[in-house]
Amino acid sequence: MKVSKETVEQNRERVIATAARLFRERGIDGIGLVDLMKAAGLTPGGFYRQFKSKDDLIVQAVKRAYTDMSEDIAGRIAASDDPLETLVRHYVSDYHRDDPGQGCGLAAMAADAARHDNPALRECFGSIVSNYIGLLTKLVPGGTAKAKRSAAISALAEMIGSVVLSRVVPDPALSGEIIDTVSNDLVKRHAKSSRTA
Amino acid sequence: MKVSKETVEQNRERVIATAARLFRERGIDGIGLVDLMKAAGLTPGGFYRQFKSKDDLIVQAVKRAYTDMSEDIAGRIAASDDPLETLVRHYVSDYHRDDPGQGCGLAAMAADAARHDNPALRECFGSIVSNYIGLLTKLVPGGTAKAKRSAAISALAEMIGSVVLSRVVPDPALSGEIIDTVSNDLVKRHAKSSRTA
DNA sequence: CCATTATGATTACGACCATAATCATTAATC
DNA sequence: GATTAATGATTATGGTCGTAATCATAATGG
Repeated sequence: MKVSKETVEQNRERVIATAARLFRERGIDGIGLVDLMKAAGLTPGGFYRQFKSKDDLIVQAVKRAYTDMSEDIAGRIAASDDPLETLVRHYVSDYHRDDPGQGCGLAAMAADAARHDNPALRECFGSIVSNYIGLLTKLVPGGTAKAKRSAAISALAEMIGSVVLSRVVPDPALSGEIIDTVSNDLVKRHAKSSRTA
Repeated sequence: MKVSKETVEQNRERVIATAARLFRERGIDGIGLVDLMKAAGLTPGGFYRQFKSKDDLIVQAVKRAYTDMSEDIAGRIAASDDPLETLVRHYVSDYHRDDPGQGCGLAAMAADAARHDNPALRECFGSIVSNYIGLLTKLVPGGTAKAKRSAAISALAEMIGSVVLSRVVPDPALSGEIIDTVSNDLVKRHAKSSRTA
């Protein structure tokens, strides 16, 4: 059943994209290779021809999830006159809460990944965290470089924590309150011109 | 192999305590009933005599994890003259980061639980989040009740996010920076007498 | 145009999963 | 002290897991 080179590449892309979505939706260990390949429109047959192991795919899927999210954010930021508010409102939102499969890999998979001892995977998450901190450091207003980095780290933690919390809380009112409170709090605290609300 | 009533209760307690630890360490789906019972010093035989299902045990273990953590915190707070700082320094710490098995169930299991459709489990996490918010609302200084609740929600999100992030980052320097930055930031922002650092 | 080679479908493996029935043992009860 | 009832050890079941070998197919390289 040999297929053309471009088909091979398309299949490979589709498997990675599918994995990036399903790992975020169901957890890294929440989806098996058989179902994953099936969701990508293939049988599990050729998996180990394309990937060294499931751990190998996990790393590539995590990277893909990040680059997709990253490009989306970059686009929104470029088109905005208040990049930080744009980022916060996009990240800490009910849309993001309700669609983990297209959302941030940190909120969706960090707790899972922390339990994996795969060094490549952990290293990958390390870079992602660094990149997020770097992005936020650039967007956070005023102060010394050190103060900006601190504010960025705190903001990132608060953003991720709010999404994780909002996803586990079943009461829509409380879940929504968490989203609204944190997004408003972050926007206010880092307001463009440091007016005090 | 019938045993005395007190032995039964001891066994049951041990299973729940073991589950509360292992679910936090390995994830809710990261430990099977056979290994779990073995870790509790039993065989899987009598499991379904004591628990309706694994989901049933999960709920009880999550509750146990919370009450244990909650009592520990209550004790520390009662013995402190700055309860909020005590709580923050205890929660956002390298000890907590490195010992998820005895730590906060939200940081360890919320992402897992959000993917389970077990209503009892979700409801359980809902109450836990509410309780944490209630506790923090009492500890946060000054302002209106509404402002205090908002500050509490933001603080909880930041605390949980920081622990999740610090656990997944493999570089000890960055992981420690996250812990230090967030704990200092929270303590400063909610300083007892609202001095501006 | 033929030989080579890469692709993915099929099938299989051993391990583990949650769940459950069977059964020897012994505490509780009368 | 004999009967009853409950506990947990053993064993089984159907399913899924990651991994891998086998093999028909067809695109590629000469």
